[in-house]
Parts: sequence; C-alpha cells; structure tokens
Amino acid sequence: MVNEKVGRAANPGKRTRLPAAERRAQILTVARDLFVTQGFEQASMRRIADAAGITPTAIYDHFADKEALLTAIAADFFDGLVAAMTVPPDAATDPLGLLRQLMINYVRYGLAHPNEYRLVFMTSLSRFVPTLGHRGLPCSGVVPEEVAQKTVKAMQSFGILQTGIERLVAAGLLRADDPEGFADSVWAMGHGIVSLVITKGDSNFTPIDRWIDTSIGILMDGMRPR
Amino acid sequence: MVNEKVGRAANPGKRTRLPAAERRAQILTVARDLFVTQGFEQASMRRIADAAGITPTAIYDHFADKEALLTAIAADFFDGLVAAMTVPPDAATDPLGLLRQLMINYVRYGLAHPNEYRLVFMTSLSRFVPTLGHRGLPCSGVVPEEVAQKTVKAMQSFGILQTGIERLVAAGLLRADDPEGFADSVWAMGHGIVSLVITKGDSNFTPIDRWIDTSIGILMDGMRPR
DNA sequence: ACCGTAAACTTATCGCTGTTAGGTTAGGTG
DNA sequence: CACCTAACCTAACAGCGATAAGTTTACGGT
Repeated sequence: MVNEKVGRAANPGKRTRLPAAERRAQILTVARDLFVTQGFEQASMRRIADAAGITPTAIYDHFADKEALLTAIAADFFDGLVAAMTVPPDAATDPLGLLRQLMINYVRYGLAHPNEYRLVFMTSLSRFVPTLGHRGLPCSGVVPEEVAQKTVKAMQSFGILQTGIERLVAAGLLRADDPEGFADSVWAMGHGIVSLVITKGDSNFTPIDRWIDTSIGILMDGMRPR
Repeated sequence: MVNEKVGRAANPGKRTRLPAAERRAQILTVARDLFVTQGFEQASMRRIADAAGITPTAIYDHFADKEALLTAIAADFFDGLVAAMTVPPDAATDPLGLLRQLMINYVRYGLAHPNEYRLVFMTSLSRFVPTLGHRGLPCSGVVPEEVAQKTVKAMQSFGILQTGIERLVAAGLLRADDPEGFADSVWAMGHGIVSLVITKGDSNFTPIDRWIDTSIGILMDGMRPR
C-alpha cells in the first residue's frame, strides 16, 4: 500500500520534497499565518505541519521547537518595525514633526500587526516572569537566551527613537533633563496605546486617531523647554 | 482497601471534605499561588488539584473551567487595584499631587502583582484577538462575556482616574482640550511602563523610580494650561 | 435512630498538545 | 550501480483540559 492517509494536506496526492532552505521558509510562512489568525496557543505543530503538507516531526528538522518558530517570526517583525520607523531624513520637515511621525508609525505598525506585536512584546516565551520583589521592584533575574536576542532586536528600533530625541535635545527643542528617560516615556506611551487596544479593543476608548494625537500633544508639550 | 494513593497531597493521610464555599475559596487560593509562581499555562488543573488535596475533576464542581479560575482571581485583583487607587480625599494635599499619587499607586500595584497584572491586562483569555482591519484600525468585534465583565471591573479603576482628571480640569489646573483623552493617555503611559517592565524586565531601562518620575513630569507639564 | 437524598468527590477516559527515538525513502555523488 | 545523507515518516510518551458516570459522605426530616 502507498501510505494514502485520508485527508492529508494542501497538496493531497503528490508529496513534495524540498531543500531545507525552502522548506524552512515555507514552514515559517504558514506558521506566521496560523499564529496571526488563530494565536500562538491554538496554532499547534500538527496544524502547522498539516498546512505545510508535512508531518509534525519534520518541523523539528528545521526548528528546535515551537518557540523557535516564534522567535524567527519575531525577527521578521522587528525588521519591519525598524523599517517603519526609519523615515527618510528629509531635513526639510520640522524636527518635532519627525518625532511625531516616529510615534505614529510605531503605533500604526503595531496595530497593523497586532498578533505579532503581542507575541513579540507581550509574551515572555515559555519562561514565566520570575517572582519580583514584594516592594514591586523587579530583581532583574537571569534572562533566557532567546529573550535576550529579542531584546537586542527591540533595542534597535528603540535606538532610532532615542537618537531622534537626543537630536531634538541637542537642538534645544526639548528639555535636557533626562533624554534617556524621555525616550523611555515616549515608548511607554506608544506601547501602552498599542497593547491596550490590542487586548481590549478600541471600543471603550477615545477614537484611536484622536488618542494618538492627544498623547503626542501631551508628550511634546511636556518635553518642551519651559 | 482505603484508597491510599501514594504521594497524594498536602494533607496525605486524612482526606477532608469541605463545604462548597470553603473549598471554592481554598481552590482559589492555591490557584492564585500557582498562577503567580508558575504562570497560567504551567499551572495545570492537575497541579492545582494536587495542591488543594483533591482530584482535578473536583475543581469542575466549583468552577466551570480553568478560565473561570482566572476571572475569579482577576476580580480580586481589580478590587485591590481600586483600593490602591482610592486615596483618602485629604483635600489638604495639592490636587496635582493627588493625580501624581494615583499614577504612582497604579504602577506600583501593577509591578507588585506582575503575574495577575499580565493575566488581567495582557491576555485575552482563550479567544484570540480577531484579525483586525488591515489598515490597523481594529473592527471592534464581538466581545466574549467574561472579557466584557473584566472590562467593567477595569473601567471602575479607570473611572477613578478619569474623574480625578476631570476635577483638575474643572479647577483650571489642566487644559480643557480633551479630558477623556487625557485620562486615556495617562492610563496608556502607566500601563506601558508596567507592561514593559513585566515582559522585558527593568534591566534595559531607566531605573523604575526615575522612569515613573520623568513620565509623570512629562504628563503634568504636557497637560497644564499654556 | 434511621434513612433518603443531595452535595462532595472519585475513577476512567477522551481527544488534544509538544516532543523524541528510530526507521524509511528519495536525490545526488563516486 | 552502490552508497550516503538530507528530508521525511511512523509510533509513541507524558501531560494537558475536560466529560461522563460512579461512589462516598454528611445532614435534615421523620
């Protein structure tokens, strides 16, 4: 008999055999699709394999485990984020407007890829957040390898924001109190908006556009020299 | 024989039988403990049951499913949050300082209960976020029952923030542009700080205290009348 | 004091999950 | 043709959430 399992996959009859690189890319594509449409938990290795037209175990020849799929996808996401935040240095536009655009791009990109965003910025992979100090001050514990790598990638886009702010400070357009802290605050605001809308929907909030506008306005005014 | 399974539970020999209310409360206690120390996924019904000294299925006599445990815990969390944000109206303190304190309390409470916070504010229960509009504008879909209930509870603490800000606007201490938007922005900032520290640790950031200070400073300045 | 009944809890099992060990087949090289 | 390895498979494990149906315990009414 020819091992003709019943309802196999996308390509029922012929079972194709691909070189590693192609197969890897294909797995990544269908995995991202399933993660995005069904979520990380619901998208099982079996379903991913099924969509890819192979058996679940074949995935393990290309990726260490399910998390490895996630981190590979996260890498792509970060590349896109960096691209979205890399606005051409048309020095013609006013510098403050550039910061404004930076934050808008961040929020829009996050909302345009809500599930990747959640995977990347709102989950700590398998290792759970270790218990923190009871005063609420986290004792920065051992950071797993992949999380660290993710962090590096994230820092790249954060760096864009940071240097942007430093430039504005140098130009005297923003207060010089605490440039690094400013970048953190701007990021917190942007991330707060994105993650709140993702988890709770925008139904209970100020319309998203006005929300972004108001938030940016507050930030700008709040960081301006007195 | 007396059904003497090997290494049973906390109270090995005697198998106690509790009235529903007590058992329910006890299950909730151990479940919260396991959720907090090991995370929602890792804390299985079997482990919870084991810690409670009963079999897994007994839990289902008191809670519909695993999520019901979570929502019950979330309710307690929100009660604590509301309490933390209900500062006594010592009108003696300046009103702006009260808003400041409100945000500090929010962030500290969130960081003091990081895993409950994540469970409550950073996960959408089982149902995944439905695919959003491709322009990044969420199409507010059907909200599951429990999520809605969670939202109501969350709105209570948000309401405290909102009325606090409205009072400051009425007193002329803040701009009157968009009071509702201001509350959203303040919340986004607070939530952004908490969730970023929770998922990524505080290692890469401005020290948390300074971060809060700087953020609040920006918000205050940014909302003040020009 | 008995007994019925309902509450409290159990056993056994289902279909699912991520993952591993080890076997098989196809494609290209000598 | 023989071989070898990359690519893929089958079978299975331990654990998951959840259900159906059976058992034990406590308590209220007579």
